[in-house]
Amino acid sequence: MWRRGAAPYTEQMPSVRAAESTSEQVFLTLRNEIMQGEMPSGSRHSIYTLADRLGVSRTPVREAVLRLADINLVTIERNRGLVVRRISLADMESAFEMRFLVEGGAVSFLATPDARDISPDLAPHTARLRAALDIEDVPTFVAADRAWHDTLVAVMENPWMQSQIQNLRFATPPPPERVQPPHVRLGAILDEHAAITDAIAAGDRRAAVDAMRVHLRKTARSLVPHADRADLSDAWPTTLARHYPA
Amino acid sequence: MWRRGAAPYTEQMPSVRAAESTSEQVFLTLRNEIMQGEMPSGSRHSIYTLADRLGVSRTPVREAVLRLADINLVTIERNRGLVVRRISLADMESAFEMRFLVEGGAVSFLATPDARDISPDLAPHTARLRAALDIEDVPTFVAADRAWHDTLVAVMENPWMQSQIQNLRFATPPPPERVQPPHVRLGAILDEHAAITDAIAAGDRRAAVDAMRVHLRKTARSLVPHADRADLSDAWPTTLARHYPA
DNA sequence: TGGCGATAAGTAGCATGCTACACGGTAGCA
DNA sequence: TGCTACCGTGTAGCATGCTACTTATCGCCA
Repeated sequence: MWRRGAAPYTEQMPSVRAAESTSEQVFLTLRNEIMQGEMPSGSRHSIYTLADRLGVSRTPVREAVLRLADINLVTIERNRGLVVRRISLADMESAFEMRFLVEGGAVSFLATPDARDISPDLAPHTARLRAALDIEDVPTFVAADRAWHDTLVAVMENPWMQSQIQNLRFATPPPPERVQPPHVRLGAILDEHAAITDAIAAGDRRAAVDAMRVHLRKTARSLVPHADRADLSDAWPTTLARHYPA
Repeated sequence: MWRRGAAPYTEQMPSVRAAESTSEQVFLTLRNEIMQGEMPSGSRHSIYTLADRLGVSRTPVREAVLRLADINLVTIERNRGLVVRRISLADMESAFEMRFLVEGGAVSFLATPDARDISPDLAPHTARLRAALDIEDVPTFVAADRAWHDTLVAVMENPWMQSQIQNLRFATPPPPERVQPPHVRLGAILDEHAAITDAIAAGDRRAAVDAMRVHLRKTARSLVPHADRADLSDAWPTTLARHYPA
């Protein structure tokens, strides 16, 4: 918790826990490996094998695994090892619902005349997004998008919101490296961001929250693997579809 | 994380971590001691002394302390021990802002015709609140109030919301045992709850969110020690005061 | 052939040994 | 008297020993 700052998926995240500690390094390594699919969903592991593979003792590995269990990335089975948790559609719906509550709350608060102007904070990330879109550099675009959202939450200066957003990022699958064709979804993202910031600038809370809801809903749908799309109802994620800007 | 169910402050909270594990027991014990003031804000401790006092080895104590640091109840200083964190007005404001986002989101979602009727879920807790008010049993009232809020969030069936609410509960000081006079604030709480549930039943999202905001704002102010009230502006908590139901 | 019990391997969880480091106090010197 | 260097105490963090338990495998018996 209490991590700050924006970084691409594979970067490290600061923490009150000493960044140089073995335990923290192992936590970050394992979390990335899970996100990158190097430790696939459903695969079994043990503290022993992980410690051996990473070249450290069991203690820091155990501490890292306990944290992974806390953020629901793995499940620990006593005397049986640990299993990388599968991400169900319901999990994704829960995560995006929570993201909507946090980020929707942020834009709702920011869309008032007496709130600080966040344009200067977001400008560099928007520029980076545009540049990445031009050359269809998906990884850079994804990193900049993450920074954009992190910044939006960061201006609220609420550590609970920030840490929750960080944890939620790892509760959904990473965006695919290769989008076909990239500029379609990527361009749409820029438009959706613009709708959010325009509504904030106009001081229209309802429009800002609604724009955020639309953005998150489309993002959620884009993260569901194509193979599963057939099972996806038009209303999914259902709760997000129902969450009107209050 | 992923804890469920309602319980009074001093009760234990289920967890995916085996409830019978030493580590979990130590975590719950220390958390309660911090909440009860037996480990005062600012006090220093060490893994050694805590392990000795609790009659267990250092390992489970260390794991528990790391979790306490994760939910911001203590800060760990390398080679120096751990310090029980002081709760500032800003901390309380952050915590209640987050509570508003989660619980406000819950009532907003529930205040729709197609959402399930939550009256049956809340009824027993409301009855318990009334009974406790009649005999001015503050501890029972507090426990029932907690159960009421937990139930409200639980019907959303979103583990992120539930775990966040549980953590937030320990980020603010516990309500004082002796309220003077009890029936004033306690009676007001019942009225505020009724305003929330009435708005939900009427399907009025805006009114429901606003009622929740008012309730949380008054609760936040009631938890600030009387000694500090003089420093409290009328608008505190500021962000909550500005968070209109969009 | 089918079922069942003993056994061995593998695991999480707890206890404890070990190391580097932060800090306070004190002695020695200017 | 004031300052500095050193040293002892206490600490977090990592490594490793140990135990109880789960599970799979294999051999034995009906």
